[in-house]
Amino acid sequence: MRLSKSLFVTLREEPAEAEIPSHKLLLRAGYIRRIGSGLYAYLPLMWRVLTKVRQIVKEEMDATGAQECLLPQLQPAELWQQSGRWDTYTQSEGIMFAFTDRQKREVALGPTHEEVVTAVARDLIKSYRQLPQHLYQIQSKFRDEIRPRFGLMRGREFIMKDGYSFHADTESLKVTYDEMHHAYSRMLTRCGLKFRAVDADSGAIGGSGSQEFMVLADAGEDDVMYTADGKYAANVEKAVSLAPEAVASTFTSCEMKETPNTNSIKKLVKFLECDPTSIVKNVLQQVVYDNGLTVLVLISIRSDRDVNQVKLTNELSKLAANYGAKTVIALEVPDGTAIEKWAAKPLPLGYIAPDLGDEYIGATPNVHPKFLRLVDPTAASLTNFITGTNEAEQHIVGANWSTNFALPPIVDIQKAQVGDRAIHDPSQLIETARGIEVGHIFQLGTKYSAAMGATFTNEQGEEQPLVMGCYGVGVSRLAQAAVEQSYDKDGIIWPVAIAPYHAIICVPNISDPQQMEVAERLYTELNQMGIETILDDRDERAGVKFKDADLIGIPFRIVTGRSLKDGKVEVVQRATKQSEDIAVGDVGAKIREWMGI
RNA sequence: CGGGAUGUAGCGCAGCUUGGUAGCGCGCCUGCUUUGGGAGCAGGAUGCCGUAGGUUCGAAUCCUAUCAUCCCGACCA
Repeated sequence: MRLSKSLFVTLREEPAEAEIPSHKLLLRAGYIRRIGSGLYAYLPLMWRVLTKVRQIVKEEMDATGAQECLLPQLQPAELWQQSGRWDTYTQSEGIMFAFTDRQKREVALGPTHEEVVTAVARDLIKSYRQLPQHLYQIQSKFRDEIRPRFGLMRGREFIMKDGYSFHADTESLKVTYDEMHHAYSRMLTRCGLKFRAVDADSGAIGGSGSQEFMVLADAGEDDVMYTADGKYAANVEKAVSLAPEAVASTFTSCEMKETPNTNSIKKLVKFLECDPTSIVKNVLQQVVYDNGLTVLVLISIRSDRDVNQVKLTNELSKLAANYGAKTVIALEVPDGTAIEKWAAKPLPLGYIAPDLGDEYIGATPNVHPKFLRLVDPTAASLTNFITGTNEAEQHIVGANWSTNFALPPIVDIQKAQVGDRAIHDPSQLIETARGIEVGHIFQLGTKYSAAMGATFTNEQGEEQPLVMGCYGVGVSRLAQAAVEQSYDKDGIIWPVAIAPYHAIICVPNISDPQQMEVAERLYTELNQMGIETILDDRDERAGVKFKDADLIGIPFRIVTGRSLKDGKVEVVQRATKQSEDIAVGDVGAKIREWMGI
């Protein structure tokens, strides 16, 4: 490609819309343009990067025997109704673009493809003899993100590789799952990324085991918890840990205490001169189920610990059947106006006890009349603890479960924190890092196949639901994550494997016939040798070309300038800025050597 | 969805407090000079001041509504 004939526009100033380095750089360097919120045009350079990432992903997928296909992005509502996800995807997370066509049919743009692929499997897979199978595709996904951000990191339309495997049993699924783990590790390694595989929550997709592949970068949206021995790594949403030991309570006898102006843990600790680990705090949340029922949840947890909303949501989902519901639509800490809707009388906020009476809930349509009470193990194990009394300005000290309060069901809903002890080895402490989730693999099980009636006949002649796995890679997100992990003050530094071009020839003075002649010769020769090369033959000053070459991050820059008098050109490596004069005839071989091809 | 902010030339911004017919830098076009790290000089083009109402003799500026975009949060009493 000749830059003089290309639509190549770089920006000298940082676009105001961008916040993180990779987003700014991709905009400035002319890789992407914003078309709308969360919508981006992939310009020619970007498309080359994405094509390379796709190719690497495809090669690694094909190597495992997975088969590439292409499923429709426009999907009928009925498939989603069959799987039971239509409501959650159009209401709660509201992440699916859904609309009605002119025949009054409900359709949606695919945010993911479990339903479609399961419908295909339902049609085609009949016998265990056909198993296992693994289909994958690389295409644009649509998600109605509440807050798109950071360019390609969280867009409303983005490119994803999604694969789905079908098995006769869990053992077979695990084999493929492990293969995918290795395939993903190879993909990311080939793309030149530093990453970590972590245990993850499986979220709205569902299923049992899942792992996320996190590219480590400060701009990441996820918190990764890990131990230094490398034996544990998990998304904070999923992380399990041991809280620091509670300090023994200084209160040995049970009594009420006047505690004026202590509506926060901080004030209470100061007033009672106690340790926060001696206090049970009682947190009120409200969950809305898919049948429209709101349930008030009262959580007792040690006061130095926080509730992990994801873990709590999972627990509440398990309890949904008790309320005649299937899934959780929303979970939140109710604010003043939300409380007013159902409270029969003002709540003793800041002084709530585990036995807060159900009479606080006024008879309200679609509100369950009883609190759902849960206790986290950190609070359940306390003795002689301090907690509220449901009376303002008053706490109880030296309290104990059973004696003073009925112990609610115990569920682990605490959020892991830096400094906690690891489960597998309490001498290991939990550390934290920011990560960008670029891949996620799931053991789905039979969630979709059972719901949608995708069955096969096993060796014994029994009809059984297919056991499924699913595996995703955010292709466009991965490309931006690579930039986030590799740039300097001058611009992007692409890993060679996904750089849009390997080399760029800068002609300092295009009116010098010798410079142009050598450049043209190299341009042809290098491309023939498999070194993807662009020629900067624009009528610009040398400085402009150097700045642009650095900005767009091409790994090798060749300058047909001063050193030509010795029959040499200057070759500069983008990452290190190391420069070397090399005889014109040796350039190709030298670059191939550096590239390792 | 809650909070905060911003919409003025292709990009980055000033002007708005105190209303009087629009400005700077970069970029773009022309010419000359320059030519290895985003050149210099001279000349030039470019705006429904987000949109719609209102106030006023007069609105980028004041008022109201609306749309869009960005940021923070959506997590505890």
